[in-house]
Amino acid sequence: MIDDTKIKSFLGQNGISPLPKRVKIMQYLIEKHNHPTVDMIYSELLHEIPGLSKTTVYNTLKLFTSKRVAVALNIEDNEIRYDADTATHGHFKCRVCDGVFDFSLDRDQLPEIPLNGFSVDEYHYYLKGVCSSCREKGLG
Amino acid sequence: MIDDTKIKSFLGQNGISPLPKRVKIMQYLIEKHNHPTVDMIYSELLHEIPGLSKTTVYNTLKLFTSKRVAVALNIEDNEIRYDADTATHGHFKCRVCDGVFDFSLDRDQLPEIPLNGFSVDEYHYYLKGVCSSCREKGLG
DNA sequence: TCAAAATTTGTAACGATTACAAAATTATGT
DNA sequence: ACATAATTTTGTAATCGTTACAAATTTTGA
Ligand SMILES: [Mn+2]
Ligand SMILES: [Mn+2]
Ligand SMILES: [Zn+2]
Ligand SMILES: [Zn+2]
Repeated sequence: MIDDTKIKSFLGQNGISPLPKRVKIMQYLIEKHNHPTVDMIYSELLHEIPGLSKTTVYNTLKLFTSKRVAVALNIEDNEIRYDADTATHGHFKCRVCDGVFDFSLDRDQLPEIPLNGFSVDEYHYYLKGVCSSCREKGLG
Repeated sequence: MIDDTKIKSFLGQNGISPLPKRVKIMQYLIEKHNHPTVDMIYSELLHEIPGLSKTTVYNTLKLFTSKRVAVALNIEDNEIRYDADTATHGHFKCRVCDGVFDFSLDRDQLPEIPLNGFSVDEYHYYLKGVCSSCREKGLG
């Protein structure tokens, strides 16, 4: 369980007024760090925040990504997943259980772009396959 | 301009009956290699193939990706782009002109996943930023 | 040539996201 | 604390890309 106060000041420092629902959503992203979709956030927080609107979740995530306190992952075509870890790291999506796993990765492990004059502000590296747990079960 | 016959035999070799519209769509992907969306393919080929249905473009691309003669790119959340180059290579998406650029990349330049027991079957590496041409124009 | 199989088409359905205006909440100045 | 202005949230409708589906067309191959 993370301290509310930490999240509030973190949001404030990033130009986001730390309204209660925003704090809860950021807290959810940080604590679960499960790369949730909007629907996952909405349906799970609905218990904790009765009357929460899905539009608010959309608005908040749009705000978070524009302020760079969260990153949108486009691994699959039919869903956007969100991550409060904005440092460069790799992702693995299991095509059996649909889980998204993090793995550590330094920026300098990734190849530089061999094109002159291009400025890069986002690096995305993700893999698809079958995770160890699903393989042990004989799936995939 | 690529020879029809080459494309027909290529499709045939990959278990795809080389029907005229499929040949045209594959030819479009190969010749333009512009990572088009379904809409781009549809609206541009409509001139050449009157009466073409967008559903056919969807069906054909689904077939192509399932037979692994094309790859779907999920760089942006609201559009799928298609690539007839199925070899491992990197992509750069310019957030000013929306262009998608290729860059070469060997599989062994990409970091291995530091997780035990995971089996990987797809590698995706893409960057976002501003391309040289847009930077020269002072944009971004 | 002819019937069976596969493909294409057009339309409707679907699901995720966005637009928008009214209601509620929060911030500001007194 | 109060009034007021600004911001945020809500609920619904609209939008957009994609998929489902059945009828029409084309292809296959005996
Ligand atoms: Mn992550
Ligand atoms: Mn490419
Ligand atoms: Zn798994
Ligand atoms: Zn550009």
